[in-house]
Amino acid sequence: MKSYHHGNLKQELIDCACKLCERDGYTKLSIRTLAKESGVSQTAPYRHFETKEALYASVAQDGFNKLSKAIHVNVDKKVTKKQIVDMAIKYIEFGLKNANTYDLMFGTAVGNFAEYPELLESANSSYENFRSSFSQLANDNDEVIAFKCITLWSMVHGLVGILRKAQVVADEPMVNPEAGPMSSAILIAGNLEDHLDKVISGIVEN
Amino acid sequence: MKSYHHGNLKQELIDCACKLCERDGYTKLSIRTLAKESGVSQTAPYRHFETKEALYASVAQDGFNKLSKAIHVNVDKKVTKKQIVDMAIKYIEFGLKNANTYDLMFGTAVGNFAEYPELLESANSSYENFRSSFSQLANDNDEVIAFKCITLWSMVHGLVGILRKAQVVADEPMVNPEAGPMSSAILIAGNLEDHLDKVISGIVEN
DNA sequence: TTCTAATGTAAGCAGTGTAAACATTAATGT
DNA sequence: ACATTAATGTTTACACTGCTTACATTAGAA
Repeated sequence: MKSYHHGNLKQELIDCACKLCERDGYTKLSIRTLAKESGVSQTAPYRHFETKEALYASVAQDGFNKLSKAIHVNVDKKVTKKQIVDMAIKYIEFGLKNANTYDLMFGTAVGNFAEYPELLESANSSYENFRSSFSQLANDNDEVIAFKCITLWSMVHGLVGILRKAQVVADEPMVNPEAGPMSSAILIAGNLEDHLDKVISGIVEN
Repeated sequence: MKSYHHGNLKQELIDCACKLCERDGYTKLSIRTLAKESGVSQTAPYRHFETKEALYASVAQDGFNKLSKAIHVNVDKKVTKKQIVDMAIKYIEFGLKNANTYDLMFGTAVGNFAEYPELLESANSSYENFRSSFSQLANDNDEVIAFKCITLWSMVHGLVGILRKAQVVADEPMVNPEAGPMSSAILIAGNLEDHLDKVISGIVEN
């Protein structure tokens, strides 16, 4: 019954790759199993992705699109500090709940975003979401906004990394007793919102 | 002339792996080439490392030891804010100059540090270096110290990630014109010290 | 309806991690 | 001093990987 041509292979490969990357980590992903999963020959994916990295790029792009949605907050007129805190929390939650995908997005799996214009565009857009919301918070000039924005962005990005090494579980923030190096992160995980509120206050009112 | 037993294989494998991981990224490292490089059969490394991950763990451990040295500052009596800024800069420089090793240390290549006690110890020690210096900066209780410390640690850790995506070149901070998403980072790269001074001031005096 | 480009398959290469069986030698106990 | 054992090396082999090349089918444009 199935025809020679699949019809929607590219998208199906991406969808499947996203699932598998998130479930097992992108290093475990193989093009061959991906092909098998889609009921197609092992070299068929190469008609849609020149290399494995190109496939990674598509998965990463999907990740940035999801991130954009995840951190989106509805704003009428002017954003509030609470909304920025919300954004930060949502960002961190995204990073923790989609740890493997987040790795793909910010790690070295895709060496140079510029080689994948669609990925670059999605990544740009995620950042722009963040920046433009932030820019409404105070009457600063562009340079100051950039400064504050990078400060916060680094902060949340860094927290994702640190909290993960502290073995925080995604669903209900909780720390492995054998967490080790970053065990002070426990103090934050419990009251992430308070923490962010303080930090963001510090950044904004400065 | 060479004897059947190598004599110092384990350390030589680690040293070689460190070099290759930093040069080409850990994903490019293969146990076989590593063995060849050391003039030994392709399965010999398995006498010293149960799996490839175990080898990664050793490289990561070495990375943490180097990080500890890199961020060390000589303190007599009480640390100054300038010294903390220095530490932060050195941390960031380490992350940028040893980007691939840094990846190995903070990425997912080694899933669970607890499985490699020596690695865990080294990682702990790096963090403790950071924390103990920081704790001398003000008369805060432990919780406040932990809060401030994690804030800064996340900050510099995040900056390493962000600055790399902004294509900053290690030697002389400079941004690729096609940097893309994080292009605001340009503003920081030029005057990283000023940036950190501001941020750290914000964290400390709060 | 014909031609071409897009999309699929089959076979195969070079390289990988790692397991199993065996070889050599250093260390140890008597 | 010598036999035994544990550590450390080699050989061979398996199942898997990314990717190339040559060929097959078919959808859509001329």
